[in-house]
Amino acid sequence: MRNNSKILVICGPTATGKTALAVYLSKLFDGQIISADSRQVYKYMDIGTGKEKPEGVNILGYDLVRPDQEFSVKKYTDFAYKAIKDTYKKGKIPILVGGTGLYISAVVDNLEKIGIPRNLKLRKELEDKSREELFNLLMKKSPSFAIGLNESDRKNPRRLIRALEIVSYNKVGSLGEDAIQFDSVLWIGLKASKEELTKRIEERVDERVKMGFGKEMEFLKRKGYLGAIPSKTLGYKDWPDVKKWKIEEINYAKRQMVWFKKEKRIKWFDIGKTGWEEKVVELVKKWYSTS
RNA sequence: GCUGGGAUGGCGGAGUGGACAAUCGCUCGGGACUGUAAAUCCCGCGUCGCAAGACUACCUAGGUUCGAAUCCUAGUCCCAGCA
Repeated sequence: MRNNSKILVICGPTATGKTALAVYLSKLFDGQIISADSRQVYKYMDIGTGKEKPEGVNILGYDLVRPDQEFSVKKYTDFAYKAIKDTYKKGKIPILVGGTGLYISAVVDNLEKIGIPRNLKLRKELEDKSREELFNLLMKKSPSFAIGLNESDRKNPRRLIRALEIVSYNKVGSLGEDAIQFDSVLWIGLKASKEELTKRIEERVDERVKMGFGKEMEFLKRKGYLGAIPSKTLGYKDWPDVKKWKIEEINYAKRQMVWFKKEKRIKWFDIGKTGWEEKVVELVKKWYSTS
């Protein structure tokens, strides 16, 4: 914990230019960019995850693990808190930029439940059970937890298993000593109209194909990484079906918006409107200069 | 031109006399989310209606039947094979 800790968050759906804005702001305000993207943490998945590496700008949060290694929100927060501390030491301001809402919330709001580790033995035991069985089991172990679940979670095996994992863990979750409670967080969200976003996503996918995404796939295949979890997601999953990739990417953007819409702290900027950049800078400047 | 196959919702594709507004998948719309989150999952999707429900649908036009997307006849279009 430290005093006067500030962090700037840049979030929003994919393909809205978050990184570009972050780069710009980092130069203006002496910031350190930290990626909050659940896929960019994987090595060798560069083109498909859209890792941008502008000259002279150091972005943290890329290439944290190999594609066949396990990753989690907790691992992310461990990394992020450390990176943020280093950033403060250098007198810089951290800029957390990305589209993975859960990662951002975990860091900013110190979500403690994610400190409860996974239990492989339990997961193994439960993996073949039906959603009904899982729910009944949870009902038996912790009725209050079970009743508290919404319709969607009650029918989601993965989340039910996690719920059982939480219930069977007899301690409180912890984020570790490095967790930081921030004094001031400025949330900036970039959004675009549906049409605009669709266009941008489609163009970007085409661009990635041109950049040699096929080669990246070949490399991952050769290395035996294609069977790993992260490769089972869009782009990597559907290749070479570019049409499907685009659709999936668009759907992903929609899901991201559902998540971010709930976050009332976000100051939104529509990138389709002229002059938004100036307004962002103005806002950041104001926030930056007040303590 | 002949022969065979087919025309069902935004798309693919079931159904082959009643229980069909039509399995299912995708798209599409909405939503959930606190250790896999670019993941996983939920709801909706003919029209009108908050709902109960009502109404119109399975290429077109007739017919058979108590009853047809399903059977028959004619037509239109598509596909495959042969010429």
